[in-house]
Amino acid sequence: MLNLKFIQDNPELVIEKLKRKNFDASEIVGNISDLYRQKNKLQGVADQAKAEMNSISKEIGLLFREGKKDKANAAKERTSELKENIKQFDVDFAEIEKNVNELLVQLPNLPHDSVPFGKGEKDNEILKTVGEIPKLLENALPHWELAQKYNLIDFELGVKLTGAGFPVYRGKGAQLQRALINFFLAEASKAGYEEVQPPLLVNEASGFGTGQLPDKEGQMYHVTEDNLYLIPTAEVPVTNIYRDVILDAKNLPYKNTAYSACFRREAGSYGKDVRGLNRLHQFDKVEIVQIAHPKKSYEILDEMVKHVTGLVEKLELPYRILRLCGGDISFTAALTFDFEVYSAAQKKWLEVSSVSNFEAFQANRLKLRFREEGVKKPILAHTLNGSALALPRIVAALLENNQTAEGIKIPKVLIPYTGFEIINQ
RNA sequence: GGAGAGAUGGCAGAGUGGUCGAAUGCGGCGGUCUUGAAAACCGUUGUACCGUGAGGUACCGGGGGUUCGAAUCCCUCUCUCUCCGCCA
Repeated sequence: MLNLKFIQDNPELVIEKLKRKNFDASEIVGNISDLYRQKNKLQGVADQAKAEMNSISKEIGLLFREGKKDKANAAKERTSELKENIKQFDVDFAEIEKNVNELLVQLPNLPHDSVPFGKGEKDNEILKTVGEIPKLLENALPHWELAQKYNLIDFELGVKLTGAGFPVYRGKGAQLQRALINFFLAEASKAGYEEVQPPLLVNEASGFGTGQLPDKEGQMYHVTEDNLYLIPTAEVPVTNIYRDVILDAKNLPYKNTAYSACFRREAGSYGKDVRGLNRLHQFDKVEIVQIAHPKKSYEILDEMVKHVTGLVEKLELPYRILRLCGGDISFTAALTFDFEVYSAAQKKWLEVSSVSNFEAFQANRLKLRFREEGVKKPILAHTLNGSALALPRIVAALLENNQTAEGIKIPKVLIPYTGFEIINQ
């Protein structure tokens, strides 16, 4: 959520910047401005009335103690009108505040100046493409057929147990999953991220804090009985660790990594793009999160991009890095880099990571601040996160790209984690 | 699922109708002392909003009520803890 005062002081700037996200903010900003003025005006008179009320009450207290009952009772009579007014002020004030908040949560984060203009996927800027596209054998198989051939993943069994999009990994398929998770966590730890194991269900406040609620509840599975949500990413619980806290500037940045299962309803998606591992309702992911000083957050974003780059390179996967355009970037992000790996049998680029700087947008919702030496008022921190990495599409690319006549070769870095070098019969 | 207890500042913990934004202790910060440190002593130490400022207002889990006045009384919701039951 954008800062109210900032909008009030820079309405034109907000409207201008949001054009890059193809968002016309003029009406909302105008309404916010009007409401804000009403709110301040009302607070002025309301506070004055309350101040008067407080002083009369104090006076009455004193009079009673002195035994001057008549005077006290006379004073009481003056309060009834004041009381009515205050009541009305409070009702009006709450109403205005509610309206302001409803408008505020509708405004997306301001995009960074480097975000390209654009409507959708095809307008994303390809920053670099690295690695050789492997030349596969004539009879190369897509990963869902490889998975079946080597008994790695059972999609039908998942349908039986749960439904489409909930595959069962088994044998070396399951071991490969575990190996990847361990590899990613080890790399994150090496890079200084503290590992956490968060809950997989979160409450409403957490969903609001990172921006999934109120608008995107359709994306999450909702346990209505207890009003809890299955996390769509570990970003939600991990970032919410820092909800309602004031950190010490000298401890910044805070770095956390977490492995978690992720759950996405992804309502309405179907067709050939969802074959195999390309799009699932439940998948595994290792996430990295940083809480940063505003002056350092873009430096840190680069650092996180480098970390993810290291992962795909170690896995020897051809990849490319995209700078998301205004039409494709999320509601909450200011700048996002996507990583895609090439899945050679499908002949497709698959998104495996999204690394974003949210600046103070989430922090404002989270009330996540830090205290700087010599500055009285706490300052909103910047939050960043990235997938490092999401498993299914990595698995898809690994299976497809590394298939040979002898079987599927495991990349060197993973062998210590899998305990095997090849997947064959 | 059953029974009971509780929710107060970074933490611990007082406070049962007015002078309480809130005692006290710990922690934090600043200082005195010291070659340095510890100890001791002194001072300081919440957040948000409004106001150029002086200052004002709100906040003792959330919401509502009683009252001139509520951390304190009443209602309600949520959460936490303890015991019992069940259970990885």
